[in-house]
Amino acid sequence: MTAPTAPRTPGGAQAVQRALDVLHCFHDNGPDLSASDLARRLTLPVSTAHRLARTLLGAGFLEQDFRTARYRLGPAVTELGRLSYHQRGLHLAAPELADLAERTGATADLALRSGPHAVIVAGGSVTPKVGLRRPLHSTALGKVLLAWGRPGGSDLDSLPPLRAFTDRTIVEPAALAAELERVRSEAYALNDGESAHGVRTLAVPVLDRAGHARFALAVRATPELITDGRTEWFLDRARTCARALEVLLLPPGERRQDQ
Amino acid sequence: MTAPTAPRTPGGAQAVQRALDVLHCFHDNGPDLSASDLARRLTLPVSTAHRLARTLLGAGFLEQDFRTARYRLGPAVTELGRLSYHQRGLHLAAPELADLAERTGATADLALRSGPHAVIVAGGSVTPKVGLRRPLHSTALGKVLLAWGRPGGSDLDSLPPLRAFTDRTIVEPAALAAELERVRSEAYALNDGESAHGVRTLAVPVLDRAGHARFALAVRATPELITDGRTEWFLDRARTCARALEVLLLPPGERRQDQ
DNA sequence: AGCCGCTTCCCATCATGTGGGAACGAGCGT
DNA sequence: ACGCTCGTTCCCACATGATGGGAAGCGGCT
Repeated sequence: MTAPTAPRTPGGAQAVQRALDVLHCFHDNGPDLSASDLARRLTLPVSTAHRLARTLLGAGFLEQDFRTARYRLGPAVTELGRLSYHQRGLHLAAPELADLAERTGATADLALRSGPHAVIVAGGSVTPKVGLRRPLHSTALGKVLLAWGRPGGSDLDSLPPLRAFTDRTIVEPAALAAELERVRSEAYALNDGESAHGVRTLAVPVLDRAGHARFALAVRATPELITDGRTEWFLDRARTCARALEVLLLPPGERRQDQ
Repeated sequence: MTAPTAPRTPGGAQAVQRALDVLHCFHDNGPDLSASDLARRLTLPVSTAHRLARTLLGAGFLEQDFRTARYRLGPAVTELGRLSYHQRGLHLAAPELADLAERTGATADLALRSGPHAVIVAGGSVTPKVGLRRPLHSTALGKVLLAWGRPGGSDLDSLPPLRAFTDRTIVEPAALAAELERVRSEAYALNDGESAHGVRTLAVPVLDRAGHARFALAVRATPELITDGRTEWFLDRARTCARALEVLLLPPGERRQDQ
């Protein structure tokens, strides 16, 4: 009842929370981390980090290099990841994305929101940047995920400070709110050099029945390819693909059925 | 007081262990589980299961259906899974497996060991049975993973009771030990109708420098296709593929370099 | 209505995880 | 070879944080 937005671990978990934080550590840092690396990253006592790592190790969520005694993500993570990947039907998305990429000559990426990041989970190129984390405020993918955010998703205030990547990056919360309003009314997000120069991205949502974005679909290319005049053409292709993905990725009960 | 379902957990973790068990619950049972479903499956008090689920939810390892309040695997699992999948280089395996499948006319699967199961993580067919769990004692994949098991891997005694799937399934631990000895000496495993009738599977290991099986590679077809006379031919193809996978999947430092 | 099963929160209890410390081994620069 | 430092790993008394019974509040059945 009370708070619709749960801030942080107010109730009932500390060991678990920390253990999951341990797993998240393997994202940015190299593939192998020592126990004391983990302790440092999470500002935990070595003893505690070590114990958590051992538990995760026993459960198969981590595995240990035999020589260096360092840890890496274990088979259970791979296993569960494959499972959820298929449960979400993401393996069905790749062909659609490849098709979109081929038709438009741009790269096509599909992302979902995970905490404060947009995470690319499928791509149309030969070597898609799958697994890549992108900020929410400075990418078209992120703007879409924010604009049609799920109620649970922290509503903009609880975002980390907006970092500037180029001189175009939106760093003012108020400006971001206005931009999200524009995204909603125009039904697409544009990123024109806000995360890197010379890259223009269009993104549209894959919506569920409740009108929330389950995924964001992006088309990315140089400004020379995605000119202002061609924007509508690209959007048209992207939206068609997004509608197809709604059918492929969402269970029947969660699809919107208008039109 | 010794946990009812946890044979291990000797040192320093109970909440964490249970939380991870919660995640594993989503394997066999349908994609959506309610909090009390979890409690039942793990024989935990509802209150506790609920708290664990909430924590996992907050960390993004679970997500909750808005209408039914049931849980499913969350974005963080997908994200970390993709990450470990790529860190292991498994996306490089699919083309090799497809090639092997095409050359032999059989299905080709790659599995790794996760706890008491062999888990298929990549396949050569159009719709590979990725994510499928197979028992260790009644499949060619499992026998390979056991025969060249890692030291950490429980050595046969700590396996759950050997269940019979057909009249050919090996259920005696002693018989299994003898079979594993044979597998090691012949350098391949055969499953001839031990998990299902009318299916014959050959499996070979993908070995690391220490001589342990990191993965198992299986070629599966009907006994009419894989006849006794052709076994060597199939094995030859499979072993060539396994060697290629050693190069693709293992970091240079962990590859064996003999020959 | 009446019943049942579910989710969710509260709270006293004490089992559990916590973290300081110590033992041990490996690598390294002098 | 040496002593140094930084790594992992185990032990153990303490109090903190997880535990689970219970009750309140929904919603769907028959």
